[in-house]
Amino acid sequence: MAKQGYHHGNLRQALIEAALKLIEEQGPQGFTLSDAAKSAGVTPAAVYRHFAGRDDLIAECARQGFAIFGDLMEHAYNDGKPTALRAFEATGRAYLAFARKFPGHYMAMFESGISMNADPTLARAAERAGAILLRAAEELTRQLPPGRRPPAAMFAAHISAMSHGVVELYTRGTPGARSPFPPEDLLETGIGIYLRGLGLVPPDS
Amino acid sequence: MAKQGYHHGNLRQALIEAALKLIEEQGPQGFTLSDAAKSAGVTPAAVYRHFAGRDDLIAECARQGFAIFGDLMEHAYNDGKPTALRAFEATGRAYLAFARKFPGHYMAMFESGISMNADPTLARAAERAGAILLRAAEELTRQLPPGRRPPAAMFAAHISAMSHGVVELYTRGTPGARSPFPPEDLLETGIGIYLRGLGLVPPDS
DNA sequence: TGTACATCAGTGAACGCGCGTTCACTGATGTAC
DNA sequence: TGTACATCAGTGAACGCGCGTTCACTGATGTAC
Repeated sequence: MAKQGYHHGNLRQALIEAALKLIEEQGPQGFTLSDAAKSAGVTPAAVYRHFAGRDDLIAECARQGFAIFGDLMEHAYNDGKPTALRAFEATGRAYLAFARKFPGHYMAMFESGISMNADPTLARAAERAGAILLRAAEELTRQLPPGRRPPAAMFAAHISAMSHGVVELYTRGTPGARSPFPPEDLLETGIGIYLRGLGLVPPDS
Repeated sequence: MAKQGYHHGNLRQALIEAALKLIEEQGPQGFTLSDAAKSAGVTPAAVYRHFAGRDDLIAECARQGFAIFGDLMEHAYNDGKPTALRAFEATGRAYLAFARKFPGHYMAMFESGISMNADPTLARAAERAGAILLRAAEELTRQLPPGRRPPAAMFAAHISAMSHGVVELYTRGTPGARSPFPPEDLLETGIGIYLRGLGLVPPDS
């Protein structure tokens, strides 16, 4: 796909992919503009033809990550079909699937310390992904009697927190206790118990 | 407390405190040995009288963090008094309280990318803190009929994930959506719903 | 109490390194005639 | 089809910087006599 010779052909995307790989391997802070250039077979200066600098390259990784993330979430939600509950559960699984399949993107998005406010397009991409989960939560809480219906934003925040926590603590080798359970099971059961607590799932299932 | 003049008096602890402050302000990766030395009013070379190097300084921050964390958790758990449930809830609150009160420590522990395996004392400190939560989970699951009793390790992992997720996503200003709920409320309600899902809390409360 | 000396915490200069970024340039490409 | 030229993606050398780390040193402290 990349042309040989003096002109690269699609250096911009090649740099992004190189950056993602490096971020995945060494973390978003260990990532180096010079290394990314080298990986793409190019001089560090060439990067500046396509990006404003190091931060811009990371931001673009995050931006693409949020786009993919949003797509996956949307696809998993599938407009609430077949049922609000099933769609919601699929969304939760999509969260973890994304983190596992696109670790570089995930790290660029959540661990690079990038400032959302600095880049409106980045903020918008992040918002979109969040909105899907929020909508899934809203649909689902409709099934509850108004009296015991939690705010959808809080519901969504709980699920985000649990999902993110599972990714950070049990998906990588890094921190202390690697649990004896696969992260997928951990998240599935965790969300299941939580939904039961809300009365959205029968007590015995 | 620190002596004036050529000899510092307690440079070791002063360096740790300077490092913690810098980590809190700039993240564990932005942290610089030279800056920590400067903060403590000392030449970078002086650090090497007390630490093997930069990584060792961070590791010590994490080690002290796990010690404090363990103490707080143990104190909150209070041997399961007055009830297993109350003690468990207090432990969850202690998690978040620690993260808020000791952000530098928390970051050194969970975000510095330090390798637990490299330092056995660090691994032991981390294990101790984890063991307290595990014990709290074990005590509490005893109240459930054996048939619907989840493995305590899984229970503990769920709580860890939710707690860590709340800290990472809603305690700092960094990532996209800052929720409209205080992190303390978020965690309290989240754990509450989860416990209800397990049947450990009555459905109406 | 006073002096000599061992200890060792901190100095200051220096190092090699790799980073992000800049700049004038050069070579490949594609278009106009 | 062939030539002249504009465009611009990538080069390569250089920069200033701040980092972690080293080393021979020096000055303060406390102890032995």
